[in-house]
Amino acid sequence: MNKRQTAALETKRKLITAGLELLREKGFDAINVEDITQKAGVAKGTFYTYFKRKEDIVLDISRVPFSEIADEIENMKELHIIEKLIHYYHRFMECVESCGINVCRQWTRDVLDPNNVPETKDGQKWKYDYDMLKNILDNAVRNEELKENTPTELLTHIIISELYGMMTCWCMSDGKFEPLDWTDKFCEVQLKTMLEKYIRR
Amino acid sequence: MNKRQTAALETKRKLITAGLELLREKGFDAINVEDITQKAGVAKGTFYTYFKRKEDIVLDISRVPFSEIADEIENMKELHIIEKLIHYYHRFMECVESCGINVCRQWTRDVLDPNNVPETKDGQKWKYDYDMLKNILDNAVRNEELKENTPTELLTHIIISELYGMMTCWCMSDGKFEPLDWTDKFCEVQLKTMLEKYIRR
Amino acid sequence: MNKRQTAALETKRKLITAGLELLREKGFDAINVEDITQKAGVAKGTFYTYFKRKEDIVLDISRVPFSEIADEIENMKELHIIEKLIHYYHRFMECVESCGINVCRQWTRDVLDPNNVPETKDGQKWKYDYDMLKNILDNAVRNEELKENTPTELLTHIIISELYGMMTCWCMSDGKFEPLDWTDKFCEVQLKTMLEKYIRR
Amino acid sequence: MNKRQTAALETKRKLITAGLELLREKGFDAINVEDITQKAGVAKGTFYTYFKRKEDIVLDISRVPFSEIADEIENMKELHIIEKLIHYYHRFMECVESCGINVCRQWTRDVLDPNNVPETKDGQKWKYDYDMLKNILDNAVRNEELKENTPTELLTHIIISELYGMMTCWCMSDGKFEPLDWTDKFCEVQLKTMLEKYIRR
DNA sequence: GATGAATGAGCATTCATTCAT
DNA sequence: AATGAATGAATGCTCATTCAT
Repeated sequence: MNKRQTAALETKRKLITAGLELLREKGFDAINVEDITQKAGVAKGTFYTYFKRKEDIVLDISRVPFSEIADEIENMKELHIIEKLIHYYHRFMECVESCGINVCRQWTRDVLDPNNVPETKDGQKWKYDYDMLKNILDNAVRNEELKENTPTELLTHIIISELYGMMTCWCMSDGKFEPLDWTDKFCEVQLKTMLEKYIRR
Repeated sequence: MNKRQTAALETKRKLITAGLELLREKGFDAINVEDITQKAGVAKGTFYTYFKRKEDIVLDISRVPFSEIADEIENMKELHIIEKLIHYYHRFMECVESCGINVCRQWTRDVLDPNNVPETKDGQKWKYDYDMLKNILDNAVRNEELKENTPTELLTHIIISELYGMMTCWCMSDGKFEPLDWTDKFCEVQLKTMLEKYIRR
Repeated sequence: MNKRQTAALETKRKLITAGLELLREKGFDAINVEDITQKAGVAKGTFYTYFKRKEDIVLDISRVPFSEIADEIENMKELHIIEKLIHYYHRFMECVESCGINVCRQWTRDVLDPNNVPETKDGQKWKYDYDMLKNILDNAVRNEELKENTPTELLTHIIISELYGMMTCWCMSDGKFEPLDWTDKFCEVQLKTMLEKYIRR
Repeated sequence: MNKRQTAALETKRKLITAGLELLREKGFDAINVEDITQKAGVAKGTFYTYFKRKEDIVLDISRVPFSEIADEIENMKELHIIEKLIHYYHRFMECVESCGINVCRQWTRDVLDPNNVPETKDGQKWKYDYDMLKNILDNAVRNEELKENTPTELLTHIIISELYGMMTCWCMSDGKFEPLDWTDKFCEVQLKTMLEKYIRR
């Protein structure tokens, strides 16, 4: 990577950092492109070198924390499926919380209509999460942790809905509950019960 | 109610109907106040006789179907708590589906930040749903359908998250699955299992 | 017409007047919508109450002088066809000259692609002129001023091309020749010769 | 010419070719410098190695076909002046047609104001055509094909107006008539008649 | 000669909202 | 209650052009 490419990457990073901070602080609608570029110390037009539309930066902002979850689960081969899932719940909501409520809101607004989200797989985060989780469950069936007849598709659907639902409710309640506390309770009362009958001993 | 009041009500109804149709068709951001008034056959300014801000019409649009669920459950005294909840799940998603994906999206976007939706209690639909559902569960404890130690708050939270999550996922998937089919499966695999240990026999 | 409608008409007139003056002075590309509204003494947004796009005002500016030619010819029943046509040539170029070179240029640029010119017949000024002129010639055939076999369609085409061509050349030469002088010479040397053999005596 | 010069010429050729294609397809305003460079397979900045401003490429594009007409007429010494002129009409419209309607439009828009097209003589294409044509007529006077008193200036003016007018009308009609067919009729009915009285026998 | 990141002026356009009628 | 002309703030976005590499 030559000097120019490095500089370009650095510029993009500055924009994302500035955008993240502003978004956290004020929310998407309350900031404009110029606010971001000003904070990043670049020209207004430079924004459009890296993002096609104002909204697109949100995807990049939120991609950072989420993208790591998949890898983590991969590297937990020794753990039981239940523990993997608990970890998944936990990390998902941790990311949600660390992004902050405004970023979450805008991200949700954006991806609510996948047609708004151009080209990338990121527009399909839902699908991505779904596939990843289903894969984890299917592997557990293959590893004989879960019974043959486990409805992995349905379980995946339920879990994803619950996570996205918790996030949505958190935004709607204006952050009135602690995501991580509730996540733990959800796992205890719901996740474990639901999986119990599919666990192989 | 005199003639004038009737006419006024009729005008409001026309606005809501027009707004609903447009919202379904195009989504909130793609329409403006004039679109609505034009379709309703009234002048632009008339909109502001009935709604303080553009967003406010969405609340009126979405209130219609949802507000009926509460009453229905009220009138099902003879049913078992499980059946009431199944009915709740079912009706909720029925409303979601009948509103259409664009209305759902916009409604979600709006209420995602309750600070945007002031003055009306409907801006707190989440809270309203929550309270109503918790009430149903608490009643079931009082009626001795559920055990004394049932964590009604947690169960309510889980159910609401699941419903809102299913709705969110439906929007994100661009309507790729059938809400009602999945709802039924959710009830079967998840709801029933989760409640089982709290049921009094 | 009530007070409000009168006021609206007045506003539009102010915009057209302001636009005409600025256009004459500086040319289309050198002025922006705000210049026009400022000169007209109205708010920027008001421009868009009357014109869908910046370009559209040019059509209204130029329509004024041209639209009268048709009526004039109508009211010259006693004149010979040759004299009518000479009058037509003359008046056309008079309008061109009185509009000024910048208005002409922009008008030509606009209508050069009829797909740019929305809805109205005015976008089809060429067609309008053509039809009107052909009508004059056809009437002359009917009145037995011109012979039965006169190729009115072709003659119309030639005349219209010549007029639009003279206008185009005038713009291209940056106003280096006097439109009216040349028009008279055109009529003398070309128009008369061309028509001669179709004149009935 | 060394290797580097050859490569440079090749790059310029690629840009012109790409520009021509895009211009035909979409028209000048609808394309930007990046479209052209992308299609040509070079970097954006390279454009400015060869053209001072975006508009300048149009001149290079349109120069190609037109510039040949002059030479052709030169090499037709044995033909009669009438036939030369007919050839001129024909070739002019052939060029117009082969350039395509969008290129014609843009070219017309550009040269409509010669102040926009400085530095090159081609900005004065009108003048160039005029001079060339006048030269042909003057030669015909000198060769005693035309009478001494032929108003060559006026005839040139008429012919040029007619050709540019036909082109303008063709654009305005959105290509609704066949330029070449009409050109032939024009020559037959108008050009020949007009010249007749100046022909020496 | 070629590159492509950076620039930043420039502007059309939208539209929620107001208010005199 | 209804109207619809007027408002004017607000801003996303384009893109020709420059210049360090």
